[in-house]
Amino acid sequence: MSTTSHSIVHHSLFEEQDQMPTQIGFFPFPTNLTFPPLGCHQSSLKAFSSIAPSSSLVISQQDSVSNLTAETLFSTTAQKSREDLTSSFRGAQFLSLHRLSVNPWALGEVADCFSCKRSGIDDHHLGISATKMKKIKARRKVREPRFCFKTMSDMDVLDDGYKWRKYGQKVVKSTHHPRSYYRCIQDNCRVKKRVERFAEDPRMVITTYEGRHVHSPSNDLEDSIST
DNA sequence: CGTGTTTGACCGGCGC
DNA sequence: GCGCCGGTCAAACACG
Repeated sequence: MSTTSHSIVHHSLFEEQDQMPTQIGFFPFPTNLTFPPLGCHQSSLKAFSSIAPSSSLVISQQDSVSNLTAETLFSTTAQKSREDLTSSFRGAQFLSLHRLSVNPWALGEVADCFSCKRSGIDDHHLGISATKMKKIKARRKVREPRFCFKTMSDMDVLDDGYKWRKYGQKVVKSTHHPRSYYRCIQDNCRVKKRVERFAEDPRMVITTYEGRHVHSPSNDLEDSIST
């Protein structure tokens, strides 16, 4: 079924919640994209696993994270336990992603890929207007690499292994839900993340990461504090 | 009292 | 130039 191929993402990993498969299985993945985001940091991966029991997941198969093609395993709580999901993550070897230096999910290029790839689906369907795309492109020169993903979760902030400090909250016009702004509290680390509820389905949380951590997840920080 | 959050003010980019 | 909007700042506040 062709519609499953774009259930992943436009500028987020998932596009529309009602297009997410609800069964375990392999589904076609956009042929010009890979998952998880190339260059995606561990925080997102841990966040995925932390919310696994209550959300839909996209898991890349280790053998299929190639340049242009990947298959995707979807699973839900009903089919898999948390442990199973965690082991699935291990098997997926997400951390091999750094082998490519370019992160196509950053800087709006994901949207570019989708808008030019998918025949019969226009930008309007994707929720990205031409105006918005112009804005995204205009920001490229100043933005850190960004990517975001959408998860079904009661919690707004997912535990991704890093320590964050909230520095702002804003109700943005596009969602009518407050968007929260967080910064990594580690010195010299400028990674930020935004958290907001999905306008069309408030049960879903959209988490956007910007930048790359210059340190490992919070363990080292906690160690230094606790000792 | 230290740490983290809240929230209104402010700023810069962008479209008209 | 003006107004809108998203993002950030920072003082006030809450909490342990």
